[in-house]
Amino acid sequence: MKKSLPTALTLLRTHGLKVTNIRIAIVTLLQKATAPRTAEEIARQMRRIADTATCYRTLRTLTDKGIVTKLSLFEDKASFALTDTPSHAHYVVCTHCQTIEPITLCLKNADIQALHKAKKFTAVRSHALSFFGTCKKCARAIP
Amino acid sequence: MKKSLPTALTLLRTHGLKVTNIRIAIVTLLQKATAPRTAEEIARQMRRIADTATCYRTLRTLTDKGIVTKLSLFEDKASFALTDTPSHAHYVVCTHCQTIEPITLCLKNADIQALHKAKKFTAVRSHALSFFGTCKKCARAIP
DNA sequence: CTCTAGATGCAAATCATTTGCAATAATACT
DNA sequence: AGTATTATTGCAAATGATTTGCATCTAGAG
Repeated sequence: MKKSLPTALTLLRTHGLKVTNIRIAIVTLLQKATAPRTAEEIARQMRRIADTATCYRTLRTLTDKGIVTKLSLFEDKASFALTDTPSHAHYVVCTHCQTIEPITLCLKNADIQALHKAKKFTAVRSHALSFFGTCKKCARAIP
Repeated sequence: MKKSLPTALTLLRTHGLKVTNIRIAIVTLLQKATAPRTAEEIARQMRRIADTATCYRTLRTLTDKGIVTKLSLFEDKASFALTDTPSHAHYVVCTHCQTIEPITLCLKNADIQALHKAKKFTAVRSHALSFFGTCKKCARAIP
């Protein structure tokens, strides 16, 4: 039997955050999402519930607490995904339609360890691995 | 004996670009750089030679031609590096002082091939791999 | 040397994101 | 439950990176 994820509510409480509508709504949205969402997409979907500034502030709070992770999949805008979604750590991005597809491929731990030792860094906290290309759908549509 | 890199001049001519002062200057700057430079840094260093808008336009042109590569190493601003610097394809970024250090670690070709086949993508054109952490210098300076 | 498409400077526009401030609501405490 | 305390929100204005309109200029073809 699969262990169910903590509800948005418990997630917020566990991290000592006040429980508010937007926080619940954003966490829930990201829990349901199969790929990261841009801040703008999230703000747009929350229009009825909260102001854009509030969405950005909420995303920042959730990121600071480690509940969600901020990604730079597009040059100019940030994307967000639930942190505890290990299989979605990396992505393939279609540079035409901007579709994001999670991939499971990751670096070997050995490689990462080697990196930690070799370089002038004491703590390598995270890494980002993204692929950019054209999805089949777009490939067909483009001349 | 090491094969010398093409001069900025030839690089521009080879790609059918008009030769102008800023183009020469920016390509030369990136040839000398040991790590990527942000657009803002580049614009600042070019202040005497050209307007900020012109720098951005030049960086775009050079990127379109494939002479330089645009990177998203920081959340909010773009960085640029010469494309033909294979050993500098990936980086470790200190999230405190924003120092960028090139690394040689890369993905196994086998992994990339597997990715190409497994996913809904026809052409995976590029990938980005960056590590984020704290460099020793900052680690010492921070409480 | 002249002509023309492309390149540049300057100022204003745009886009994503942040911030100041007064009003409001979520928890802690009685 | 009722209230005090402090974080959270909405709104408008600010910010910072990057882009664009337009008139002017210049590299390179002929």
